[in-house]
Amino acid sequence: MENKQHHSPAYRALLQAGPRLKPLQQVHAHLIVSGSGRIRSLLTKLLSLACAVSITYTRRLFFAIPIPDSFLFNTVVVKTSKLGFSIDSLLFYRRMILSDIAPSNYTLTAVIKSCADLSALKLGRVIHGHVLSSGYDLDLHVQAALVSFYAKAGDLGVARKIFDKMPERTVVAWNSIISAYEQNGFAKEAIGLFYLMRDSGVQPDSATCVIVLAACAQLGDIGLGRWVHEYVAGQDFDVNVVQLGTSLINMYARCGHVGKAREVFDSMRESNVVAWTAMISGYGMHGSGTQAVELFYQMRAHGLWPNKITFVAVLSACAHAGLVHEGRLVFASMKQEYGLVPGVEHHVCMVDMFGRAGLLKEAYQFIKEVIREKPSPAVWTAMLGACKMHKNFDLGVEVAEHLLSIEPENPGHYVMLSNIYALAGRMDRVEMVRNMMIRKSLKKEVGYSTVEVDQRTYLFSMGDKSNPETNEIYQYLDELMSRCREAGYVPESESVMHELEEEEREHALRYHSEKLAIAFGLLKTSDAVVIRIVKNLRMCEDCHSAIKFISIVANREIIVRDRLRFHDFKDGSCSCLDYW
DNA sequence: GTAGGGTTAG
Repeated sequence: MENKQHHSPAYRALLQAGPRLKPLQQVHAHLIVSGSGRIRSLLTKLLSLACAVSITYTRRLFFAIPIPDSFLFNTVVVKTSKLGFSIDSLLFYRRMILSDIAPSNYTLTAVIKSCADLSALKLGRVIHGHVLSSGYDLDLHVQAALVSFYAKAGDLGVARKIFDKMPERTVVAWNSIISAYEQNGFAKEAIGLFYLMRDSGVQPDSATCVIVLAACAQLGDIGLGRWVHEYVAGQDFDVNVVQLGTSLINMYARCGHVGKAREVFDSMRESNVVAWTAMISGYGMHGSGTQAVELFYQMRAHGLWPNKITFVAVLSACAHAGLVHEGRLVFASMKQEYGLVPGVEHHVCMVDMFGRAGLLKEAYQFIKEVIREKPSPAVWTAMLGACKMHKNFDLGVEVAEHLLSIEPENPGHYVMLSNIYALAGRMDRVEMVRNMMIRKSLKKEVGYSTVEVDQRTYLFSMGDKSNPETNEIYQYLDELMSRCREAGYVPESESVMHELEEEEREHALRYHSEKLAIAFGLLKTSDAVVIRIVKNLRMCEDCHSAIKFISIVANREIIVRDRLRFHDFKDGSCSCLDYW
């Protein structure tokens, strides 16, 4: 309040206009008429407000200024970067350099962020050069920006090196490096760094909580997730409560506790599309399509407008629950009622939905008729999944071969094609595909599973022997599997399950990470405890079938989250009804 | 007259 009184009338007029085009233009006109159109402080404020309104107006305004000074350049670079106009911010930066104006630490942090948003590794490295030559490499803001830039552009190693050299580690510095690991799929390492941060006496802030909750969600670490929830409740994070709430919803849903996620959702005093989408997607993952659709329709009554991601969440929920009719209606409403143009991701959902429901013709028709432009590989991949699920070998082989011709470097397609050949009994072809993969030296992602025992999360990977009780676990697993065989379990043939590496083949089937995690969970918990597993990849046919039998012989409920959804195994059957 | 880290899908 007291500051505002020192401002000139013209400045106050700008503040009053705020980030709105018409009022801003009026004030601008007035500035010119009254002769104060060249006062730098007014121009700067005008420019910073304009950035939030229209990038075209910003450009016009900026280029009308005869000789922009360093501060004006800073403002326009910083603001455009912050608002997500990354390319514009880089263009302004280039103009700044060409005008022989030295970038400041403010400019540099902004352009580094723009490069991060664009994942522009090469350009970012050039800017890093500017940082070094200008001496701003000692600036904390610049360093933190560089850490997250390298993480997002795909060079986690350099990100870590910069972090390690930081003389002072603020919360933001820690948040940058923790998020770097989380975003690159190293949730375990992210959590390890979080503990280091606390040991070094730095208090987590609300951003830390959001990042750590994402890591918990990735790993299924409900123990730490609950701890963060309690921590958040005890703090006074009054800003960004929606974002924190959304992170909690996501964490609980991905850790298998949809009910708890819903509790958080219902308790939120304010919410937005993102929070609703997170809840809808949580239902979808659990196969609760009806609740997902219901929530989607309720959004309107709350004055919220679904976005493209919301539609992906609803449609994929319909696909996983077999709600074909509802899915069709939702898809139609996307264009008609919400004016959104369906993208590849929505087409994938639709093909997936028809395919899972066994409507292969509809799926194929959808690709041919509804998708106008050339169907993307992702759409064909969904079609291929449907062919495999419903054992349509002829169409499956055709689709797989087409996919290989357009995406010859994607190992997933080879695995799928070879599995289809195997199901069709064409072993000669299986071998051929396998050899093609070896020739191209394509590798699959390494799989891992986690299991929670006594509030602690344990991680297993295929053939893993790092656990101190490895021998007991393997022995117990062998015992378990022989009891399953007595109960009627037949292992899938090795060729169906073929793995890429010889080393992996040795352990194939028998020691997939989810089986190890389940064996450990059964050994370590008492009879009534539900076993909860989180796997980073999709489950294979053999494990799916084996776990059904394990749920009988061990008389236990086992819940597995794979890359796509939850499987609730009870008394020999699974909640996904064998479609996943 | 201006900064760095953070939410929803596949």
